[in-house]
Amino acid sequence: MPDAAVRVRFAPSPTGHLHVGGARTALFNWLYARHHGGTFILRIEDTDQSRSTEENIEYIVDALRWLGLDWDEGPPTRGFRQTERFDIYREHAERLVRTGGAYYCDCTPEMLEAQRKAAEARKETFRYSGHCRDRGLTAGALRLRLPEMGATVVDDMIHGPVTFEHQQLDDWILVRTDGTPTYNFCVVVDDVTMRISHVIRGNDHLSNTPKQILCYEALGYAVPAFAHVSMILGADKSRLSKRHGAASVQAFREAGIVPDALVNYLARLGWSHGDQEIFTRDDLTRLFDIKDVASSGAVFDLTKLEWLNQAYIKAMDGRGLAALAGPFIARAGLSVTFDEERRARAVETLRERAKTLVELVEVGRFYFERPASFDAKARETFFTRDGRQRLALLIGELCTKPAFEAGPLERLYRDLAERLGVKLGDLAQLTRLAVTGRTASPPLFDVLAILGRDEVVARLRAALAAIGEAA
RNA sequence: GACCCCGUCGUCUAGCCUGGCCCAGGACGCGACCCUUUCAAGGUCGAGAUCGCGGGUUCGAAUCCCGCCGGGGUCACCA
Repeated sequence: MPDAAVRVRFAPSPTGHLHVGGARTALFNWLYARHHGGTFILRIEDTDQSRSTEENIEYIVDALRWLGLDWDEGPPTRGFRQTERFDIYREHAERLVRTGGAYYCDCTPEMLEAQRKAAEARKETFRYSGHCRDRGLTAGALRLRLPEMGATVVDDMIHGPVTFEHQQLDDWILVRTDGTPTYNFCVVVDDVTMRISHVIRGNDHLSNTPKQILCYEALGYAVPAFAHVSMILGADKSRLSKRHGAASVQAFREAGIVPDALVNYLARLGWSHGDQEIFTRDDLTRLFDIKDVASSGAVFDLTKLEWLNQAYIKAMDGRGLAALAGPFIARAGLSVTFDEERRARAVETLRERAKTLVELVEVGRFYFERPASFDAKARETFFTRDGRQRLALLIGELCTKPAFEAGPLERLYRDLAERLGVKLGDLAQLTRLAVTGRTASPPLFDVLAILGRDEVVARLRAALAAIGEAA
């Protein structure tokens, strides 16, 4: 049921790359918007100009695009970066001064710090005393005047009603003495002016929410609905951070995770739908409901992500997968001489053997270059005098046998094994070692067919020469 | 410290609202076996949670009530 009134936003601050926690918050917002036929907005919270960089904005935008989370409003359109909105904040601040919802305070940071220390010494929580509340000042820092009594209830879509006593809160600063607005004030003004209907964000903002709600009310605006999503945790159950290893979307991208797998994993982290594990984007937008998101934190499990990633890789068609693998092949310093069709076939033999695209290239390395060496242990068992004879025999057979396709090749090998009175494995492993340099590879006859007669024979000759050297 | 959130297999979770079908189901991972020219993939089976702890309420509690404990988050003229 489309609900055009649904307007949600993802509001990262560009002080670093996009983290998986942020990516999940973005995803939940996006899913909520798409499920309801609403609007998804991207807003850049760059009020902290010392820590925000253009480069980080690029990274975040890039990561969101890669994940396929498209926004309906936001950059590059102007007006979606906080640094472009100072006039709007000033306007709202002035309005609060006029209505008496806020007042100026000239307490110096030194004074406040002293009070904070004193409170700490008395083992109390520091709260601003309200010293300047009724002094009628016309300059200084601007503070929001909170009601002293009563409580504010955050009616959270995930947690249910959460009550905060006003006595726990204090008159917080909206605008600093130097005239710059604070983060919490910007957020309220932005959400109000962008007509955000549902604020879906990280759990770490839950404690700030009552302060913000009081600001909405002072401004005379309707309060949006809130949903506070739990945090993603590291193995030690503390909030996931760089400390726990690379956790940026960019890092997973470079590790060869495909976007659909990451989206699927992130969605399932804290959300579920019966016993289903794999969800297409259509499934997700159709089934996702913010109310079904778990309220407890979730540990990030790379192993499960990799399992999902393999499931996606496995389900992909050869051409599509080859295209995705392209950059990873290049990055490994390899080049492809195959035509597109053979490249697709090669990748198809690899796809159930790799958890990531990086692994896919590693496992299929032999397709792109001749083995630089042969597995030392296997060499001892296969590159023997018998091995030399068998290789010579195989070269002869492979040169004359007309059809170089998997079926006929297998028949050739089985016949030859029978003739020699050896097991198929003896011949197959010998060939595998000679052609790939390893003891493990995709099905041998597929590999031979894809490589082609000339290449296979050349590699067998090279192996024969290697045995010669050893003997 | 104060306030707030959270607490079911190692991990992600189902079940909790509307007590009994749950001596707790699925998935990842782990073990075994099957398949097999290797490695995977796939299939079958298995180990693994006294539902954070302690009290209640009830014929009956993972599910309702109370207390505690543990973990996390927030408390800036940071975002």
